[in-house]
Amino acid sequence: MGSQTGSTTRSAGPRRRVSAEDVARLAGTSQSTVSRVFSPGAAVSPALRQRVLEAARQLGYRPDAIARSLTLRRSRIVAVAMAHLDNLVYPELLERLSTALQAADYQILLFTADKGSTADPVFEQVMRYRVDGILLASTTLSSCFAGECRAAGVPVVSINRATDDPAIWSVTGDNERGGRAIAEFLLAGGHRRFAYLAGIEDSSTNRDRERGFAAGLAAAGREPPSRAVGNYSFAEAQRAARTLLARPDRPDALFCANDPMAIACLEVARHEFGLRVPEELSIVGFDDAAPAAWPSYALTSWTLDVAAMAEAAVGALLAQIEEPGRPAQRIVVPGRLLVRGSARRPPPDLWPQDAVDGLAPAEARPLAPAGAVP
Amino acid sequence: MGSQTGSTTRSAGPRRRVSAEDVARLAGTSQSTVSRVFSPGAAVSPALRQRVLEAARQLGYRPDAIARSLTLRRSRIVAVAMAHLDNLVYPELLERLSTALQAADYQILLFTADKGSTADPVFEQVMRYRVDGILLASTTLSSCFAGECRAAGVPVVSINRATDDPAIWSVTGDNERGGRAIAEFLLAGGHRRFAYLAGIEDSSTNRDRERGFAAGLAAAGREPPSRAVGNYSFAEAQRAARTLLARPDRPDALFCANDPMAIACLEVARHEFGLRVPEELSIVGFDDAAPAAWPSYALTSWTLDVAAMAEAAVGALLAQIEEPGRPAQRIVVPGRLLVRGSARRPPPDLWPQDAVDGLAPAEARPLAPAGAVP
DNA sequence: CTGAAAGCGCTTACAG
DNA sequence: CTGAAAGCGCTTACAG
Repeated sequence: MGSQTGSTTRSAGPRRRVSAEDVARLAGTSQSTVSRVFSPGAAVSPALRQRVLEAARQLGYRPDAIARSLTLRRSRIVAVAMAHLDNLVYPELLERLSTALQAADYQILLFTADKGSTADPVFEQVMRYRVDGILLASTTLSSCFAGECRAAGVPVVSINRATDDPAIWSVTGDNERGGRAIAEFLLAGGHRRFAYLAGIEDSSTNRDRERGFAAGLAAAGREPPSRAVGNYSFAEAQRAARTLLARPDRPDALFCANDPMAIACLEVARHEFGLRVPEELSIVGFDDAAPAAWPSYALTSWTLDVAAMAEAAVGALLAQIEEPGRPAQRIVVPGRLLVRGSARRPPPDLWPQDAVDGLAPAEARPLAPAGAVP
Repeated sequence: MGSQTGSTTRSAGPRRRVSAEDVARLAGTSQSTVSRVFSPGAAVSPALRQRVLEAARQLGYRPDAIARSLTLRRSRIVAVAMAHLDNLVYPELLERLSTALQAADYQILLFTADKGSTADPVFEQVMRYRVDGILLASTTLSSCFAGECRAAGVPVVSINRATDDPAIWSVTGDNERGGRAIAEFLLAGGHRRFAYLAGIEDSSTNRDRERGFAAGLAAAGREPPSRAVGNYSFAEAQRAARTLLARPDRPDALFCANDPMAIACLEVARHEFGLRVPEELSIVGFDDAAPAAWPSYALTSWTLDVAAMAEAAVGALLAQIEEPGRPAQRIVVPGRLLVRGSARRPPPDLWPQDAVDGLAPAEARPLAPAGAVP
């Protein structure tokens, strides 16, 4: 019938897209030349290039990245797995990863994982898209899949969650040091009954933060802190706080493994137990997510340098893509204790400002006006 | 030399992936059969299927979705453009979109847009991936691109932002009705000096919320509210609040076009102006993002049913993909006023609970304990 | 049920 | 600089 339908095999399906072939026909040249016009380095005579560009414009031609991926065996797609989107630190991380990746001309294939669960189920699908690399943010990939990635030569970098696998790159904050600094800060503040509210137990962030905290207390000859588990969840932290604060030996210093949990505890302490923060209870968080700075909380928190982490992670991934087989690194991004009003501050002589990485006096913002932290 | 490198054209590049051809060879069958084994509906004899599956397992074969996309002219990829990730409503939306899309076996190609800016720059790249559809959340696509999408037959649905283009599907909350309900609520609460803090001026959310609010006031014979602009930004809202609250005729009722701005205003009112909320100033937000429920804010806010919106948007997109050319719809997801403690509550006789969609008495949570909202 | 083959839309070595 | 052609890894009509 019509020569238009020359394709023998195809019939239904979405309408034909305009291809390089179409452009070539209109410009009176070959498909190869059209391709060259759209390939950055290729040599095409100015006149021909002009004609091709014009034809492409007329037809609304856009090179097909899918076909390109197939030919080049490079998709310029990076998979990003992320959980905990309710903790503002992650949306911020996602935004920065996106910006950095877009700048390098990579696209993001996003998959979200549930909190505790592994990223495996969707991962299988994602791998089929032949992504050039994988960024795992606070999610675990079962070691089985991690092995497959390595076998398939797909670079992986884990963000904010170290894996057991020494072959996998990771970018994390300085969790242990942060935990220790918080212990020292609270110790210097004269607190006596310490408590720790844990995040997800088997996460490296939790493990390292707690280890640092316990080590800091131990170094001062204190007993390990009392302990509850909030699994990085606001609601669970609220429940845990009710238990912790109802104890006869109520803690006077509480370190929560992330900010949302710290805010949850602060709310419970203030509104359910009528405690004054920090006079009767000091609370310290971790990550310095946006709400930590809101005056009602004025949360003292260890900073996670999300911008630096995103940059490091994307850099590490691109490096691996360019140069496969590079030995894995564990990148630790420094942070510092950002002192606000939610924890009693030590007298200046007991707490040399420079004892904590980068804590310049100017950074220690003034307490919110009286009444802010009732 | 080696027959392994039989490819004439290709040489460098990433190592060869295992293909259906490889599996076929090992299983002693044809590539077509391997393909059939991995195509849901296809008929293959049990014995052969078994052999193929076994060979695939041995080789770690995974069908290549990129190649599949090229053949089928369907990528099973949906582009999601999103901005305002610092407003928790959006991460929540993203998570739900992701879940819904993953359930339908679609992947998300994410691109983030800056607040004010249009999504155009990255959009060009994204279109090259031949996405099956586009979900725009609170971002504008220049009408030029929108037209191109239509021409290219790519379904688009706009979430939380209506476009001028009547051919584009949209899913929004009931912004105008929400604004009006808030006016009526504040009126019934006996307030006299109304103010409105605007979001991004040219966004439909802002326009509709303000229109509803002004209409509600006008219906009661009141003057238009005083007004400032916060552009949906926390920091800008803080600045705007300082101006608004310093006016000699300080408002006693302030409606902010989203929750982050409402929280910013609440903080400024309380901590910088020493105002008691809601006794001296009532504040109402919009969207009911997670922090609105935190006791320190107890923000009265119009709910955005993010779950319903995500479901509707994905449903609308999939419907368009299945059946192109369906006439566009504008889907409006109902919300309701969630009354908490940040705004003075009207006496029961002036504020029939059912005047606002779905506001059941049980939903009106008690005020936080004394001291919560000092 | 099974296999050979065309075609999806590109890139790029090869030979002018 | 330019074009013809092979090949990337699939799906599926066609002919057994």
